[in-house]
Amino acid sequence: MRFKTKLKIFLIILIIFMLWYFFIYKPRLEKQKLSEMDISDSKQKHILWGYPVCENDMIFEYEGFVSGYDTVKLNPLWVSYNLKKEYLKGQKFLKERKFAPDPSLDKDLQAANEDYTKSGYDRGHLARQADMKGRSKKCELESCFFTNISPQKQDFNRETWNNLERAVDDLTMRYDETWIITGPYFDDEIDLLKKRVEIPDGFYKIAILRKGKTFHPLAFVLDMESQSTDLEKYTVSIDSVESLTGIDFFHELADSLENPFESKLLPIPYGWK
DNA sequence: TTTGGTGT
Repeated sequence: MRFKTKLKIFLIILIIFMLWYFFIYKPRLEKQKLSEMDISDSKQKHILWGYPVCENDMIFEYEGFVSGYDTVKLNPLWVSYNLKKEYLKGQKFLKERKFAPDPSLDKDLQAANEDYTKSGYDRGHLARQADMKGRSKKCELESCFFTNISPQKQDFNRETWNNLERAVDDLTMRYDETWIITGPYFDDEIDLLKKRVEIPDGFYKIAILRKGKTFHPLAFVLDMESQSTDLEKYTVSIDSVESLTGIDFFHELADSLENPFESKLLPIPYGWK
């Protein structure tokens, strides 16, 4: 056989191999990997696949959620919690809402009711109070600590953000359980509430929906001026939340799983409404 | 329904 013929055969085999690898083997491998992601690796109650890796956060563990609080910005940088259907269907123990500082933290290092009064900004829950029901009175009370509160514009908190939170609750009712990480983001310009509490530019929310062994990640970024109720407009990849906030999420996932998981643009499950 | 506000 002539050299040229050998080369042709070799190239044909190579091309067939590459086609097989990229279009059959690799997609199948990735699909398998996603279905193999195991929550038993995550030992923490409120956190899936490792604590967020974040600068300047002081960690507070509560019955229903964990907060990474920034004692300079006087905002949580992230809060994380697990949400189950039975919590949402469960009983509410608290009739009134009472915002309060966390008694375990020095008052100078956290926001206070006076910072928000007549400021025009709502005391915005990050771990939703409605997500803390079905557990205990303590759980609901702790969600009103300022370690779980960020300034939110009224319209944003009560409409756009509320709409997203209700959507995540609705999705949770259709899955086995959900892990939620949510927090504010800030640009370089510092706006303060009563010269103390930094006003965020917007908020992110990551929700990992689990059904059986499969995980459906979702991520949203909404600036404080957002008014649309079309949530598709706010969907982003987890990577883009990381570059916006400087926080590394799910670092306990192996890189081979974390990279494809976090880089994808994440569509809302079909027929979610 | 839940998200909040102010004033007592």
